[in-house]
Amino acid sequence: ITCSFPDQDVLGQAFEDALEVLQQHSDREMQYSPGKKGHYSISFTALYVYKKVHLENSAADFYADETVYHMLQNTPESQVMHAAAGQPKAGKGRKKLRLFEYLHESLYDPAMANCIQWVDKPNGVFQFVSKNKEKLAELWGERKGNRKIMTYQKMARALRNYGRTGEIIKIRRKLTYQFSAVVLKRLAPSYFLGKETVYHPYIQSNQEYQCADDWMSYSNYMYNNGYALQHANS
DNA sequence: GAATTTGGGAATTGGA
DNA sequence: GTCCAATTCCCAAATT
Repeated sequence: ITCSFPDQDVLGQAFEDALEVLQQHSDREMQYSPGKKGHYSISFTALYVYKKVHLENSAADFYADETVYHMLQNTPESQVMHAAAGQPKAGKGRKKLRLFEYLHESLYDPAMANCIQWVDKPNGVFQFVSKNKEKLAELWGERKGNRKIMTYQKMARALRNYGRTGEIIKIRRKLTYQFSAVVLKRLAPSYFLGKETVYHPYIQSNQEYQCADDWMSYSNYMYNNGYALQHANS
């Protein structure tokens, strides 16, 4: 399974780093082959594992293309495990996984669809499933290796902290949140490639709107609700 | 009216 | 030792 990258700028530094590692490993799972000028074809499994295990980024950019996701599903687990072996699981060179990265990753994982779902994907609006939100929290806690069991209550507390930095804000709808435009573009740059999408924030970051009266917030809310409903099935 | 959801203060933890 | 990003605990208020 290979994929080529005519435009390396899409992956930026991640691609450069991956190439460097791939050049040092020439086993079956880690091959890359220079093609036409500016084109590379590399083992998809290798890059996936590299990003997931080594760079600690989400695989969302790849999952964003559902075809690629299904290809990955058909990759033997042993192959992935073998490629993953030898990569650092912790310590130097491994960034700590952030909660918003985990959530974003889960949103692209069909196995998590019963726990968390997109409400308005282009705008990064998502919602937890009431019945299974505790399961997602539990898995998050396990992933982090917490001492105690993670609960939705505690996870939501961390989510509220994102409100101050603006990485994720709460939408006035049950169990619904929204990624910031910056976070969204950072986590799934390929999703926006060649798309003329306009991000619709729930709360305007503009100073002018921060002093807005309640009616303004309300109309903003109604607008976003309408937009979300319109695009819920797209 | 009970259960669920939202919200935030404050202390603590663990990695970088 | 300091900083960051949670984690943990707790309680109150709002919403379903």
